[in-house]
Amino acid sequence: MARRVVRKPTKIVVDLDDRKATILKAVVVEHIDTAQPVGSSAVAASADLDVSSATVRSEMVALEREGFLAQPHTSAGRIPTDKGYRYFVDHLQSGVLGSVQQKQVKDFFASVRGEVEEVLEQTSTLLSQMTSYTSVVVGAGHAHATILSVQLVSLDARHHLLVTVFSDGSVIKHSLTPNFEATPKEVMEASRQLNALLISTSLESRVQVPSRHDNEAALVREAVSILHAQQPVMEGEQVFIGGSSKVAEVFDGVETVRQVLAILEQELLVVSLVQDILDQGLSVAIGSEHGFAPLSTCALIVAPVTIDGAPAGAVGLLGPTRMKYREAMAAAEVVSAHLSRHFAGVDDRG
Amino acid sequence: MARRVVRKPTKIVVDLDDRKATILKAVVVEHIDTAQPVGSSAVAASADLDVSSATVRSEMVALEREGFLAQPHTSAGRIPTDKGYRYFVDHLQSGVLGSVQQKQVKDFFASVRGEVEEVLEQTSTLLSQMTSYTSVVVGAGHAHATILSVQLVSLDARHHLLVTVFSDGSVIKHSLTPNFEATPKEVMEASRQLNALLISTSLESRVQVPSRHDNEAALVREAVSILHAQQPVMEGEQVFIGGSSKVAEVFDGVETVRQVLAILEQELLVVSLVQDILDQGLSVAIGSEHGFAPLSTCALIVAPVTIDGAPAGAVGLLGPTRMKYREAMAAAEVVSAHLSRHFAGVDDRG
DNA sequence: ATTAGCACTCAGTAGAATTGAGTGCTAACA
DNA sequence: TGTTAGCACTCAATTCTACTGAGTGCTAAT
Repeated sequence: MARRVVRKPTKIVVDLDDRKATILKAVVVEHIDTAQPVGSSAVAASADLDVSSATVRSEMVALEREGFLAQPHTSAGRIPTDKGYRYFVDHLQSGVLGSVQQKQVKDFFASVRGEVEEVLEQTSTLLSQMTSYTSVVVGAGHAHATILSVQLVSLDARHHLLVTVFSDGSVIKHSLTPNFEATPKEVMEASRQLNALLISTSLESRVQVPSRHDNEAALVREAVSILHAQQPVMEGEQVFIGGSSKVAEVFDGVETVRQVLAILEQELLVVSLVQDILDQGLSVAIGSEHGFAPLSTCALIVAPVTIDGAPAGAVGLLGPTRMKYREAMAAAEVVSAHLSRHFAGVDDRG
Repeated sequence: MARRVVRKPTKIVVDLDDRKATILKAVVVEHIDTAQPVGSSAVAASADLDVSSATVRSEMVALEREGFLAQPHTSAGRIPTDKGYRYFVDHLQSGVLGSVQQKQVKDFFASVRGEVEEVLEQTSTLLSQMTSYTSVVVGAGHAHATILSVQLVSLDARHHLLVTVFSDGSVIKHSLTPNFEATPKEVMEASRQLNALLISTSLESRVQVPSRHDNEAALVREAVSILHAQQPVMEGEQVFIGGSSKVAEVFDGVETVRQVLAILEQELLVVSLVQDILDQGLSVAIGSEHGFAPLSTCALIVAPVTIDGAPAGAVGLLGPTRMKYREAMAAAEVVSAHLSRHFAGVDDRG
């Protein structure tokens, strides 16, 4: 899966006068809450606006003309368009998590233990439970990590395992099945040579492989080529998706649910989507903004995870365009911050 | 997650006279096909039965009294009960896969490469695509496998990785974060001792740990305890679920979809469910047969995977009780057989 | 510029009537 | 005795109609 084209952020500076903005926000808030079209009188009733519904109506006509609102049919209220949501999100004062959730996150990170993968997986479950949306946690690949150790272990004369340990704490294995039989001694020797050759290199750097014709050299060559072969696939990017059942909760229409689930199944696609949004410098992609048609009824919130300033992955939340942006964004940010700190903390704890 | 209680197979020998059996089967087949209640005249029209609809009706009354059929309401046709499906499945002559699918499986296993995990994952996708049902592939844990190699790798003075290679080709890692600083030399020495201590043992066997008070001994003790600690969690059982989006295709009602998805999220639950069914010696659990209420509208087909006769996991298919049993069972069996052969083949290929 | 007032639109709802697939029962029949 | 044609009955689903009411757009008055 190739990384998708990076589009420049198409930040259109929109500005609405105060009253229009208030009305738009009221419509968005109400519609997020009720999932129904919002009428002018409901907006007029919205306290901080001292005008009649008629005035609201004429403003709404303008907002519709400008593309912020839409009408499902003539005699219905208005619903926000993607552009409407965008305005809303851009003008959202960043929310604060409820104290219960604050505590939930705190407790989680105070007690979570285990390998990185487990932490990420559980984080994904946490995020999903906190928000009632489907969560995505992406762990960065280890292309840049250096190799700490390479070991060749024999299963039998023709089947060996290449176990590589990286400086970021990840371990990957590869099967090595040469078309000749190797003695334990040859395997050990190859293992030794691989260590000498690869330690402190990264998967990106090329190394000089021995050109001799003996078995050790053959093993070494095969091992090195396997290791280097995996890079372009951006292997090692780990994805953890939590709460896919939430999809059935927050989207309506079985067909929509099916489509979204089908996309979540293609994990590489999800990763590139998240990356794409991050690359654009956005924290939310609404509706068609990510240019991916099947998800045009979705919004995707992302927050980067960094370790000591370096990008190390991301957390995301997937919901309908009428999702609770403030709460969800706050949750994503808090969790990604905790996650960043957690991993930084692992390295200099004690 | 504790393994669930093993219930004895409650095989009730049911026998129906020929005509009742034919009628029952006709109802099942038709209902699986149409998802609608089946009426007496539809059954009567079913070629291999030369009776009028009135006769069919009176037989249906009997079948309903005996619990094989049910009526959604007075003036509707009949639908099969779980018991009805059970009879149908028990009297199903084992189906053969269509030649297209035959080829699909063959091609897949001829070309599939890579690590066990990848093969299992892809198999799960294959099964799901072949059948349009959600698939479950369970890889057995490595509690019984013996240790081929143990290696302790330092990230820094206080953070080490314990990398263990098992005879079944699996590799697991554990973080080791002792509360003292260890020199590279001590780590290497501990690694050496661990090897001497653990090679050829399994996770089940206890070993004598050194009781000295130096750093190596402490590292060794911690490593051994971590390794042995993981067993009761039946860690290492891998689950791969493929085609969860199919849930939204084959079940009707968003709520049902949500429930099923929520269950699929709890992978350990799924594993124990599959194991439970296998332990009962069944190949299909229909409706409430598995005793798990939230899945009472589902049927779960399972087929064991064995390597050289020893159980090594299972494949499963989850669908509604009105699923296409013959095709799905055939697919599960063929795939599990291929999978068994594939892994056996890996060990003595060439 | 704002708003009260009003005619108009149209999805949604409720009720009534109708349809029709399907049943159970019974009486006649082989 | 088992089978079947016939018939009255049931009831979900469909169709139709009328109505409701939330909401709009427009206009004339403030």
